[in-house]
Amino acid sequence: MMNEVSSRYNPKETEDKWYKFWEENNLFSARPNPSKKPFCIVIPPPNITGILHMGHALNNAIQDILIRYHRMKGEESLWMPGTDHAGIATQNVVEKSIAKDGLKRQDLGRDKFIERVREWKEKYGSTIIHQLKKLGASCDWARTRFTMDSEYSEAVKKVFVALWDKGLIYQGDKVINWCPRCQTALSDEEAPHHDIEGKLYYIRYPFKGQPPKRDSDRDISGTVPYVVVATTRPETMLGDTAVAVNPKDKRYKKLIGKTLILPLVNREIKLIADNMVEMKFGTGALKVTPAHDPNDYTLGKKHNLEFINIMHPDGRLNENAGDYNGMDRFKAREVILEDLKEKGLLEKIESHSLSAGHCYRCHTIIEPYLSRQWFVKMKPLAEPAIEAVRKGKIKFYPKRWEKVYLNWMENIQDWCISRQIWWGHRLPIYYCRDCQKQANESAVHSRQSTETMDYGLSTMDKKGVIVSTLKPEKCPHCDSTDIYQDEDVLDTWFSSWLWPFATFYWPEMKGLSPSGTLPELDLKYFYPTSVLVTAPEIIFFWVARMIMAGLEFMKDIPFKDIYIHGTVRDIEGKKMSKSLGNIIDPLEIINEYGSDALRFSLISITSQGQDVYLSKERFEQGRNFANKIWNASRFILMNLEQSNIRVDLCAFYKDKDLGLVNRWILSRFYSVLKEVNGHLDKYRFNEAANTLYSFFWHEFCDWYLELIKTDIKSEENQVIMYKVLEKFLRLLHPFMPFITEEAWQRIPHTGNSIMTQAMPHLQENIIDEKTEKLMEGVFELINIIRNIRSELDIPAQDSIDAKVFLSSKAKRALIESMSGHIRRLSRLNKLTIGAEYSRSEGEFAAVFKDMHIVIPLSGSGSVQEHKVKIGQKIENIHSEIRSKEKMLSNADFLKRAPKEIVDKERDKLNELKELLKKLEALKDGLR
RNA sequence: GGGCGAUUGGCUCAGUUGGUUAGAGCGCCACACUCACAUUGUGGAGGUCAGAGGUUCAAGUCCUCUAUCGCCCACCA
Repeated sequence: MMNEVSSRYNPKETEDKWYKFWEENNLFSARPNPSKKPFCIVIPPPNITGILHMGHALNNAIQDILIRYHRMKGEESLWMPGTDHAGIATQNVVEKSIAKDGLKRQDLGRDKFIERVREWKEKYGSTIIHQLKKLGASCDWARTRFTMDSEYSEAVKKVFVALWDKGLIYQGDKVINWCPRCQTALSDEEAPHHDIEGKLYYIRYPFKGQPPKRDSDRDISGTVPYVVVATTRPETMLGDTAVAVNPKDKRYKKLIGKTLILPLVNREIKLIADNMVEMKFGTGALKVTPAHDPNDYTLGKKHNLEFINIMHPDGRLNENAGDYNGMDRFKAREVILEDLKEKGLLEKIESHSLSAGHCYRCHTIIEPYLSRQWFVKMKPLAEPAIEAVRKGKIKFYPKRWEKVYLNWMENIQDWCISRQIWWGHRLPIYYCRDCQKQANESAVHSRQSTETMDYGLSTMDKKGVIVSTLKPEKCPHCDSTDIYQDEDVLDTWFSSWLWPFATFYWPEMKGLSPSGTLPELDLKYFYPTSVLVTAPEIIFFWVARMIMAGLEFMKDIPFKDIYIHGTVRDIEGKKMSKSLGNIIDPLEIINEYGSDALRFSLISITSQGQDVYLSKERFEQGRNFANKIWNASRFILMNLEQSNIRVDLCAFYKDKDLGLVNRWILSRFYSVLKEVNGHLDKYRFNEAANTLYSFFWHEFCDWYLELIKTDIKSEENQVIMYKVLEKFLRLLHPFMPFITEEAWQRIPHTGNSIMTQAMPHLQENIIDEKTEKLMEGVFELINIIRNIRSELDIPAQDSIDAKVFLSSKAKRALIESMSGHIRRLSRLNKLTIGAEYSRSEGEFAAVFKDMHIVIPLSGSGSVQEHKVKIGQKIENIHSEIRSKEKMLSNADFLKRAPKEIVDKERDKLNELKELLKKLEALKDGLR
C-alpha cells in the first residue's frame, strides 16, 4: 500500500498540515480538571519585536517537549503563551520606522506615537508567534496574553499601588544609568558592563593664587603649583566641585583644605579628604563630579558639595558647560583635551582598559547621570525569595545557578523602575497642580526640568501626589480638578515579573478566559506553575523578580523548578548576533531540514545547561533520523497485514511464545522507556534524545527489523513490530511531533491524533535482562563473523561455511536456535556448531570470548597478518591479566571493595585466562 | 577584584552517586545499491581524558595548584 510513498521524508508536506489539524481540533487547550494533575509552564514572553532565533528555538523546543510529555502522561498541561511589549526595544523600532518618513516621535506627539506603536504591533507583533507555530509549539494559543492587555495593565497598576502603600516605592535623586541615545534611565541590569580600551588622562588643577606655569616649573621645595588628577572621562571635569584625596596620603596631607581653580571653567573648588579615595590609583587625587558618577555622588552628599549637571539628556553638554555647550560628550572630550594641552595642563595620557556600562538595547555607552527617578525598595521583597530557594521550595537545574541567584539577591540594590519613554505602562501617579503651587515648587518634577532641578531634595512631599489605579476626578486634599499624570512609564520588567499570575487575569479575574474557563479556577489550579524554562541571561531581570512578585502578591512561589539551558553560540563559541553575521536562522533550518530535525538536533546537543556550539551540519543528524523513522514506518506498513495486530500486548506476551527476538525487542523498548522517563524527569533532554535515537536506529532498525525480515508475516512478528513502532512513536512524539503524527496517521490505530494518546505505560515485567544478554551474545557472534570476513577480504556476495565451537551446551543450543538468523546476517551458507575445537588445513580460525570460529580460507597471505594480530592481542591480554592479578592479590582491595566488584574482577580474570589459552593454541596452530 | 563554566580521538560533544578494555555524531579508510532507507548498510583506523600533585583498594569522575579559553558579577576615578 505504501510503495508509491517517497523513500525520502518530506517535512514540508506534513508539518503545516498537522499543525493546522492540531489547532483545529483544539488539542493544545487546557482547562482545570480536578481529576487530573495540573502541569503548567508559562512561556518566557518573547518581545513583540522579536524574530525567532536559535535561542528561542532551543528554549521553546524544551518547553514543548515537557508540555507534550506531561500531556501524554495524562496531566492537564497548559503552556501559557504571550508576548512582551518590550518598551525601549519596541519604541526604538517604531522610531526607526517613522524616521523613514522624516519624523521624530516628538513630531507626532505622545498619543499619535502610541497609536503608531499599536499599529505596528498589530502588523508585526505576532510574527514570533507564527514562528513558534512553525516550531511545533503546542501552546494554548487562545490564552495568548500581552503585557499591555488592558487586564494585564490593571495588574501592573495594582502592584504599583500595593507597593506604594507598603512604602516600598519611592522617588529619589540618584546617579542612575542614562542612555543618551534612548534618552531614558535604565536599571543596573539593563546596563551591563563591558571592557573598553580607554585612556587615563592626567590633568593639572592649579592652586588658587598660583596661576598655571609651564610644564617644567617647580618651586624650590620641589612641590608643584597644582594637583594632578587622573580621569577616563575628562569632559566631566566641567562638573567638578571638589578634588578628593585620602587623608592618610602623605603627598597631599598638608594641602587638604586648599582651594583649586578648576581649569577651563575657573571655578574655585576645594581639596577635600575622604577614605573612599584609593591612594594607589592614578595620582591618588580624585576629581569629584557629583552629578556624573555614583561614587562622586556619595562624596558630594557627604561633603555637601554642589551638584552640577553638565549634560543634556541626549549626551550633548548643556549651558553649565560654558564654551562647550551644545557639543556631544565625545566631541567635547576631544576639544577639552586640546584646550588643556594648549594651557599646559594635560600632563600625560596612558592607555587604560576599563569597563563601562552599555545600554542593553542600543549598546551605547551609558552615562552615569543624576536624575530624579522612581525606585522599588528590594530588600524586603528579596528576603522571602531567598528563603524559598534556600529551603528548596524552588529548585534550579543545574543547581549551580542557585548560587548566582542567591549572590545577586543577597546584594540586591533598589530597582529603578521609571523610564523616560512613551511606550509602556504609565506610572499610576497623578499630581495636583494647585497643591503643588502651595507646596514646595520643586517637590514634583516632570522630566524635562531635570537639568535645573534642585538636587538637594531627595524625599518628596506626598501632598499633591496621588497614587491610584484610576485617574482621580479631583484632588483629595483640595478638591482641585487640575490633575495630571506622571509622564514616565514603567520598566518593561515591572510588568513581566507578574507573568505567572497576571496571565490568568489576576487581580480582577472577571468573566471567562478566552479558553472559556473561569480565571479564578485557572489560577487556583495552575498556580504555582510547574517549571520555568529559560536562559541564564535573564535570571536577574526576570526569574528572581518573578519569585519576589509571586511570593509578595500570590503568597506562593511562581514555579517549583527552574531549568536554565545554555546559550546558543556559533561554532567558534561566539554569541550569535546579527552584527557578527554568524546567525543560523531557525526558519531557514526548518525550511531546509524540517522542524523535527531542528528540534531533535538542538536537543541532542544540549547537555544540562552547557552552552551550545552550533553549526549547520548538526541538523543533518536530525534530518537523517526523521528519514530513518519514515522509512522504517514505511517498511513496516508495507508488510503489515492489518488483521490481528491490535491485541492486548500483555495478554499476547503471556499467551504466545514470542520467541527470543521479539522478547528481546520488547524488553529493550521498555528499558528505553524507563530510561527516557528518568532522563526527562531530571531535565536531561539530550540523554533522552540520544537514548531514543540509538534504540530506534541501532537496535530496532539495524537488528530487529533485519532479524524478522524473512519471517515478517508471522503473527508474533506482525504484532510485535507494530506494537514497538507505535509505542516508540508515542514516546518520541514530544521530541519530533510532526513526523510521529504523520507516521501515526498512516498506521492502523485507534484515536485521531498521536497527541491524544497516552505515553506508553512501563511494563517492568517485560524487561528481561537475561534475554537482552542472550541476544547480545548472538549479535557478538554475527559481528565477529562479519569482522573476520572483512579482514580476510571475503567478498560480501560470497556465501561461505563456518563452524563455531564452544563448550557451553546452553550456548550451543542458543546458537543452534538462532542459526538461521546468524547465517543470513553474516552471509553464511552453512553453520556447524560443535563442542571441541578442531581446524583443518585451509581453514582460518579465530577466538572470541569462549568461542572458536572457523572459516575456510580464501586467498593467501592473510595468515601471517593474522598471526601478528593474534600476537598483539595476546600481548594486550597478558597485560590485562597482570593488572587484574595485581588487583586481586591486593589485600586492601579484597577487604574494602564491595563483594560484587571483587567477584566481577575474578570472573573477568578467569575469562581472560581462558581466552589467552585459546589464542595461544590458535597461534601455535597457524602455519 | 570576586564567582562560574570548559579543557576527553581530525571536528563537535556525552560520560548521572568513583568500580569491566572511556562512548556517540560528523569526518576519514575499505567494501556493498533490483531486496524499507545512499539522508543507507557492513567492517575498520583514530584517545597517556589540558598539566602537576594528592585522597582512595580503585580517579575522566573527588581535592589542591598551574595553564589556556569563555561567561557572569563589582561604585578600578
